[in-house]
Amino acid sequence: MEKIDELAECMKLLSDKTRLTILALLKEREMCVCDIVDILDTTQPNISQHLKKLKLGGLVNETRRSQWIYYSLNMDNKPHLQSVMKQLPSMKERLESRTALRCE
Amino acid sequence: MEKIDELAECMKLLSDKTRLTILALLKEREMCVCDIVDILDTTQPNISQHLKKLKLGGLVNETRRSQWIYYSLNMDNKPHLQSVMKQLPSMKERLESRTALRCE
DNA sequence: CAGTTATATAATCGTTTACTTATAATAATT
DNA sequence: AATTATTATAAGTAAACGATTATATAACTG
Repeated sequence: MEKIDELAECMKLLSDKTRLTILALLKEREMCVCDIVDILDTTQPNISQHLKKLKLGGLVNETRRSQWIYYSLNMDNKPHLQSVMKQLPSMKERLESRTALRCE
Repeated sequence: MEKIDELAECMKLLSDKTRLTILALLKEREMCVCDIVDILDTTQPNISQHLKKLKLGGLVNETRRSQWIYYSLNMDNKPHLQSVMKQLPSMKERLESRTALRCE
């Protein structure tokens, strides 16, 4: 039952609201940790720990660019997740509203 | 973020090995509780509780037929789960091996 | 009606999980 | 070199979860 164990592990990654929101955000564009913390209005360690799980599960990639570590979606080789990912709502409004606030 | 909450709930249902195995079994054919208990080699209350969650989540239907309560998959109106369901391994061998033992 | 079979519910226990607070590590800035 | 900004890790805590044991309910059987 290796296959089922793997699938359960993968589903577990997707069974948390915060992680799903992170994935929805990364669907719009890559982001650094502080971006996500800002938008989701939670603590930085909380987001860091969720990102670690997503990275271990192979769902995101990370790239350091000077001080910032950028995370991006990694959905290659995961066609069975695409229909779930499609269920994630757009985060455009939420991103725009944050930018708007910043500019004032 | 109602949508994301719902999705997280749904994924949580799929994030347990026992529940995934039950779903894989029901993909082959409908089954009563004692069938599943028999095959998965666990206790009856354990299976009953998992089935309850699956039923509350709308993933299975139940029908009483005299003493037995038969459970079956309910994947109508859940197209976004089909690709996950496809990932479930076939349970044919496991079903056959049990029948074989029974006949001896 | 008594006993048996099938299933559900309740109570309990140990583990896991998400989150917080505190601290460490790394890089940039002055 | 000291300070600030960004991220990671560690430790602690409360809540959620899966499994077990015990008990209740429902249907069939003799």
